[in-house]
Amino acid sequence: MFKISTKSQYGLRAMIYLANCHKKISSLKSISQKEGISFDYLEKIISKLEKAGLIKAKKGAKGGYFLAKSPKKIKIGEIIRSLEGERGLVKCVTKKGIKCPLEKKCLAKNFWGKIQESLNSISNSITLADLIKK
Amino acid sequence: MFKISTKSQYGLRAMIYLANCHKKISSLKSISQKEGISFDYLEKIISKLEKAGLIKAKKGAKGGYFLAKSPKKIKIGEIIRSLEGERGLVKCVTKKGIKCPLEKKCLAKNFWGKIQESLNSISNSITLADLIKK
DNA sequence: TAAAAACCGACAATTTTAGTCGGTTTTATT
DNA sequence: AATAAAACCGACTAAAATTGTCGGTTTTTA
Repeated sequence: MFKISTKSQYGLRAMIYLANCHKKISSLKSISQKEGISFDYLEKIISKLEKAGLIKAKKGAKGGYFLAKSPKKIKIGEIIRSLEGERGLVKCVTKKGIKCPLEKKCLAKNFWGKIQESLNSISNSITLADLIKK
Repeated sequence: MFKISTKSQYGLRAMIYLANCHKKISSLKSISQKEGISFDYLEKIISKLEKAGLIKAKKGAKGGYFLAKSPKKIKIGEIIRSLEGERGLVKCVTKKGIKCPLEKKCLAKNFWGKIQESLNSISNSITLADLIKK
């Protein structure tokens, strides 16, 4: 019905993995092996998380990744956004040439808006820390 | 960040259109023109809605589509499900061969579960009637 | 009997997702 | 200084899903 990409799923799992490591540095290899995620693909995901400032890297032998800040300070929404981009749930779709006649008061849009709000609200109120404490 | 397919967007708009017609029969052509949606594509969407029992058709000249029941009785969730299928938000993804070591207590899964619940709850509590009354 | 409509299945184009690969740079260790 | 382990990077490819298109068949009204 609704669907979330493996990119986000992998990304969240990697973040949880790092959060459970308490600052200890982890190589991509170890994460990918423990989580059963393709090394090469995970690399691209991790790279986005890094660029978003959620994790940091140390290069060279014995290098690896670690969280850039405390799990308490990392909202799940940030993680997803950094992977999927900012695009909203819907962008109005109409055959080009035809302007949506309703535009300002589109009833469908109202509904999607509610869904969007709820998703934002949940994912911005839950932090990594919330997920790892039982 | 999250995304909804145009299929669902078109489908919802078509349903709203029909709901606003109060039982009056509408041809596919008229819906597609008024909403600016490709005739051929809309046909496939409408067909799913029909098979799901949400709308009914009358064949032949002067034929067309109309809601199978009162807008009050049609949940938005039903509409979306009939178009997108029942598949959940996530299915556990792991390289095959590797069983997810956590399975029962996967922390990521907990989160997706919450999101899923919220989506279900919203879309099953709002009806077509709610959308069209202002 | 002609036209308007729903109905149906096969196909095609486009986009997105998921993944691979080959290399470069950096750093710790020997 | 040399080697190996790691991050880093961009180009490419493969597969899947989405978004359509098309040609025909059936049904019904006028």
